Order: sequence, then C-alpha cells, then structure tokens
Amino acid sequence: MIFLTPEFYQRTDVLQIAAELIGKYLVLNTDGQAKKCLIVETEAYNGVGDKASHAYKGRRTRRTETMYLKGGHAYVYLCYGVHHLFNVVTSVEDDPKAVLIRALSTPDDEPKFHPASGPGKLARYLGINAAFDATSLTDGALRLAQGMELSADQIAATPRIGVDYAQEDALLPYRFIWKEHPALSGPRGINRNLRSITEIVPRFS
DNA sequence: CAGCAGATTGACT
DNA sequence: GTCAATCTGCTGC
Repeated sequence: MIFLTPEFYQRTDVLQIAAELIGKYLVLNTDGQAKKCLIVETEAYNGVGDKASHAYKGRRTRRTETMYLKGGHAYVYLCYGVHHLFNVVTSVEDDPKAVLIRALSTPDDEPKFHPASGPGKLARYLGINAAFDATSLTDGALRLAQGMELSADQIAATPRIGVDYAQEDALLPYRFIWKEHPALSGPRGINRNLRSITEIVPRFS
C-alpha cells in the first residue's frame, strides 16, 4: 500500500486536494487488523475567508485549534452533540483549511446497505471519536493511501450539504462526489447542480 | 448565564 | 415531512 505523504497534505489548494481524495483509500489499523475503505464524497472548507468554515475570520477555539495544524492531521469534532465528523487537515501551519470526508465505500457494503454513506455514519462505522482529533494521518492508526485511478468525467462538484447559513458561500461547488456511486450520502436528491470537475479544479489529473 | 443554531441521523406521523 | 438527541460556541441581557 502506498500511503499519502506530508507533501500531499501540505499543499495550499484545498479544492485540489478534496477532489484528489475521491477514489483514495482510508485505512484504519487496529489490533493488527486493517479496514480499507474507498472515499467517494468530500467537502472542502477553504480557510479563513470561507463563511461555512469553523475557522471563518480566523476564529480559534479549543475545538477548531486542530484546523491550524500543518496538513496531514485529523480534525475530529462533535456535531449536534451526537455525531463525530472526520476531516483531513491540509495546507501549512496556521492556514486552517480542511476536507470533510462525507462518505466511504466499505467491505461491508451491500446493494441496499451502506454503513458509511454519511459523515456521521462513517465515523461511527470506523470507531472514529475524539481520541483521533489532532492525530497524525502519516504515522498513526488512521491513514490515507493511493486507490483507484478515476477519470475527470467520473467526478463532479456540487454545493456543500447543510451549510445554508453561509449565505453566498453556501452555493460554492466545494463538494466532490464519485458520480452515481451507491454509497453517496443522503437518500434525498442532494446531487443536483452538478458542475464539471475540470471547471472547478482545472489541474485535476 | 439563558437561548439558540449548528459541516447529522434515524425514528415516527 | 417533523422532531429529538445533546455538545460547542456565539449572541445578547
């Protein structure tokens, strides 16, 4: 397995990274057992200028402090007091950009059963909790690895989910999906307003 | 300090 | 479609 390196995470273009993470593996090692899942949905949170981000206007709290670490760490926080959400911290130290991992294809998937088809569900599925917050993704139990080679027309960008409060930034096409994948989040019609990946991330390879 | 909204989900009408 | 669960952090008295 080829793990992603600090250099991958420490690039400053979080949109580029969020798009490239589609088709990569998320690997959890516990007790000598490895669980390998494919990332099929992500969202980019683009730093201090992004109204949808916890770090908007450079806000620093005990919770968001993790986003200010250098790229390659996990940012795990509790949402609605109920669900843990897992993010990949990117860019350099003190530039709080992160990618929310929203859905995974897992070894336990069945035609009508997708246990990691949502950001809260995937954390529960893998047992990701507050103990993973601020841990390294390059030398810890949780890592990302090279996965499938996807072509540009297999990936699309859409507006992000659940960020209506972010005014005009709620419309930005910062959510990336593996088109038509059965493990995408939300049974509802949230895959509207699709944009071409090359339109949003021109250098997608 | 009270009130409220939030990067969600699943149970129920 | 509606609503509760229940932690963090912001706003306003």
